[in-house]
Amino acid sequence: MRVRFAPSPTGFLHIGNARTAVINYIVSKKYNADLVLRVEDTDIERSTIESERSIMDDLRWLGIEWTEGPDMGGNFGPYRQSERFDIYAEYTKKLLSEGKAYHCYCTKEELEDMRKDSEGKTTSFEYSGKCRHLTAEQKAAYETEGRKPTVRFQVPPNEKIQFDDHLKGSVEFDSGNIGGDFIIVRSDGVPVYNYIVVIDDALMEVSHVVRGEDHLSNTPKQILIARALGINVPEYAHLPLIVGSDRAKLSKRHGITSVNLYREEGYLPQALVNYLTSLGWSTEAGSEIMPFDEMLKEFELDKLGKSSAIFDFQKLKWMNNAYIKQLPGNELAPLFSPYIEKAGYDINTIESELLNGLSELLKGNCEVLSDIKAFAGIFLDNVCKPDDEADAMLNEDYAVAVIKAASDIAASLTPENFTDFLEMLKEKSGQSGKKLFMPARAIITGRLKGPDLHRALPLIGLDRLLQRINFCGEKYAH
RNA sequence: GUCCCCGUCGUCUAGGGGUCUAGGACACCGGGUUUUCAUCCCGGCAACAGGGGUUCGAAUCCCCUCGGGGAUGCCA
Repeated sequence: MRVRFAPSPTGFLHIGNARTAVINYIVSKKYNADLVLRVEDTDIERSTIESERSIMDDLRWLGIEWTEGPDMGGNFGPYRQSERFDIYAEYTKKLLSEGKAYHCYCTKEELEDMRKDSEGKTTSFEYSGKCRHLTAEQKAAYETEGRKPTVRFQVPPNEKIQFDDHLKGSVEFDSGNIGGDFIIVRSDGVPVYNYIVVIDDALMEVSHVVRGEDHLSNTPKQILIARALGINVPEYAHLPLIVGSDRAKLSKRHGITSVNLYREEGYLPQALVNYLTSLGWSTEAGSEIMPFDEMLKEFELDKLGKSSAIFDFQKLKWMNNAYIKQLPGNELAPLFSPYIEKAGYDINTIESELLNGLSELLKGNCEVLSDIKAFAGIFLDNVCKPDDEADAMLNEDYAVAVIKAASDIAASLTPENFTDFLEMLKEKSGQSGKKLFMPARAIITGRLKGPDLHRALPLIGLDRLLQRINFCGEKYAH
């Protein structure tokens, strides 16, 4: 069994493609299949080597490993379509000589006109087959005009195209309504996706094509080409699309869609993979958080759902937080570090004990790693200036007693007893519960939300604690 | 328009003729634990798109309607 993932390097790895890649990877692991990475870079204007690199980078970040690809070679290379033009040319020659394809001299403008309906609106159309039977003279005339022909595949009439999709079941098309003869080689000589995908999958001996549902309508064209060429037709599994909240294909207006942005925001790859896999699939037990190994055990290609799924950012966040919480502080520390740096702290000056400790304490408050930016100051700043919420609260009557009490206690605080600060504060202020803790939280951390105060105190240290008490004592003295 | 795919709580899903007064998770709303926000625990809200069949019995099988999506490119 051999599967493939075939991105086109025209931008960052999209979340929908990432899902396709993940499923292919799972399939390859589950069924011990080869995973071919093929770069579909025939859109010369939009393809870039930078995109190719960043896509591979994102795939690796997700933990996806392929067994053949442009970066590592393999027995079925080359793995960039732009390096396989000679191969395609052979097949085109064959199709042309057998009368299964023909040169078409219609220009883009002419085709555009044909596409316009009686009301002048641009609609879809079926190519008339105008250039199917040009004489040598007609061709020569076009050539002297300077026209460069495209190559069209001649669609055989009245042919049933049926295949058993692993997800959709039996799907049937009629060659009469797939849009007529379609272009397989552009006028500049570059072949087109629908054409070469068939050749590559056959030559690379791909046994199972697992791809997005948006390709389902292309499949009959591809099968027709395979038949004409006498090459192998793979098995298919068309994955339902991931869509936005309006059920349209996921795009930028729905939120962030490129994987690198998820990485930057601090999503864990395991969480993203878990979430992506859970769209359209679940186990009998209904487990949500599933380690990859367990996912592999339970996974079955044919058991994936058939309907498209809305990408739920909220649930992804919840899941990401669950993954963050699973990690101990010392493993989290290096993950949090880049974000702490971004918040303006020099990571090298922070003792590892403090770093590990704050990571452990703060993990419950972070849905994404970058959330640490809002909390790191609790442990790293000398003074935590109360934010608006905290400020408003500290102006409440009940807060005054706590601020006062804190100032009174300050002088008696020692390195030995300062971790009992909250108990002392309770006694001195005569307050408890919310009315004790919320002002205390505001004084100590400058905000109303955050880690457990008892556990935070030892990490904050006596020195910082005193500075914060003094700051609030002065600020709210009135 | 045409062809193709899809249709269970707001969302992701379980279910594949009787065990379904339809289960779980996210979100939301209550309550509890925590001398504190959060966490955590408990509870609640909430769905078989509609209509016809088939059957003793339909969320489940069939048909139609409606709804959504995809394709219809010298993009992939």
